[in-house]
Amino acid sequence: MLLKLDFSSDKPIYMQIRDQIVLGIAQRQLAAGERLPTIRALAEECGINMMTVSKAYQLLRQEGYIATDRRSGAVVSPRQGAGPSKETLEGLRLRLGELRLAGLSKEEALDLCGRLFEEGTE
Amino acid sequence: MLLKLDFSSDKPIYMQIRDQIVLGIAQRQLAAGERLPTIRALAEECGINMMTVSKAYQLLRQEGYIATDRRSGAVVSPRQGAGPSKETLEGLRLRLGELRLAGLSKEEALDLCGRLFEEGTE
Amino acid sequence: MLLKLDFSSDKPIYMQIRDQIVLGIAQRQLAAGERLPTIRALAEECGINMMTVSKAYQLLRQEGYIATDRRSGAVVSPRQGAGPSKETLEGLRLRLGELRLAGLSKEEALDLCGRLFEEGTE
Amino acid sequence: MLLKLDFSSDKPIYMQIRDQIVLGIAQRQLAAGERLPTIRALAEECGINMMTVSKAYQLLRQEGYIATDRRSGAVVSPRQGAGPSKETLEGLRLRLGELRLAGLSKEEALDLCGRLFEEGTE
DNA sequence: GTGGTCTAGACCACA
DNA sequence: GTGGTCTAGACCACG
Repeated sequence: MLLKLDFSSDKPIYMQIRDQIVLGIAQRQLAAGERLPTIRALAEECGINMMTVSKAYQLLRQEGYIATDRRSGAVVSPRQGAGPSKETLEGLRLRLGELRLAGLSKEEALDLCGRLFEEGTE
Repeated sequence: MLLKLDFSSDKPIYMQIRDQIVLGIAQRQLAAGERLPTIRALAEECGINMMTVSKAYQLLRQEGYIATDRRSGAVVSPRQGAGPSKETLEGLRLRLGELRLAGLSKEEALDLCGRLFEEGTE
Repeated sequence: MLLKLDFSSDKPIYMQIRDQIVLGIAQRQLAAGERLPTIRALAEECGINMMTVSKAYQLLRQEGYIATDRRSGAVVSPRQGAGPSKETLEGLRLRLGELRLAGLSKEEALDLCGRLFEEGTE
Repeated sequence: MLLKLDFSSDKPIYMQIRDQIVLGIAQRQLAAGERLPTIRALAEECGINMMTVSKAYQLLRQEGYIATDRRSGAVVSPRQGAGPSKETLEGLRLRLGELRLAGLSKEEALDLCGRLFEEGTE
């Protein structure tokens, strides 16, 4: 599980970390129960500050994607399927609108979504 | 076409404007060739700074969603660039991953996508 | 509204700030809609770092006690009465248990609670 | 008397132990004079470090909730110091403030306090 | 001018 | 050794 950070991006680094870890879990590169790297290790690996990683982990914990056991660090949470969040739905709606404006038909869009949904599963 | 701005949101106001206009076009509330409000009018209507609206319009122009006509101001562009942008795909992939982690099956996810894609068309 | 911070306390500074602001709102020293000091101002006033104040404000926002308008800073939120949180109830239960072990009768305890509840209202 | 520890909680484990034992005494699940499990036994039962349990017991002793007898280990102290501590009062004031901000009337709050105070007694 | 983000350290509580 | 907290700066996006 390697993170690719874009330091010149508009998106904050901690959010890039958050997004990539969420994707990593969704695509089964990170299994439920698996331990994440320690804050220090990940910070060093990426050449960034501890606090930036800490912020990403904090966010992931709030969202229920990971849990941090006081004894052994952060682990991927089994995740209680509480349904998609408002942010998820809003973001999805926007991206689908962009797809339509890019000229895709409904069939093409759904085909694309199907492939993206299954990425990392096959 | 009314904008709903959330001033306490994490998302910058200019981006909220951009997103809602894109969605408005996709959902046919804004037709190709239709004129958008002037920067000044929209700024006053929403109680925000003109610079903020200007930034949103500039972004929309760069992305090809609107064109700025010298005589009639900003109008909805009849045709956008072919194919979804990298940002659109990345965002879509992320949101679909979140859907999966929220417990949706592929069928449920595609059903949801289909409904969101068609919003405002029927 | 003056904050009293105990730098040698076990309780983190940002949490002391959070607690005192919550109490300030409850006791009507801070009215709904009122603007809080800017992060910089409060940090300077208390002789602490910006980030510490920022963390407190972030926490208060998450809990719904304040809202930060992108245009004008942080204001006291009208607060949607969603009922007491799990933490509130747990904390209350613990403190009432301590009261009992301190020898208070139910009447004495309720009398004390009534007075504390009304503090700053009369 | 079973302890329920939340390893991903914000609250330190030793404090969770302390709080639950205090509540256990207040709710008569632990009678005055009763023996607590040995440090080693409790640590093993909960899968935690002995140092953590030791810290909790030490805290409870300082607060007068338990006494350490040379022969029989830790026993519930028959009588605690008179009057609620400063921490108890501060915590109670905060939680009552939160109750008010959660929308409870004085009557509702006192009713709730009454029920929590009597828990485990009836 | 505002809050948000980030750095490069440091100290401490926890386990 | 772990994460949590804090500092004293800095830069930047936003409005």
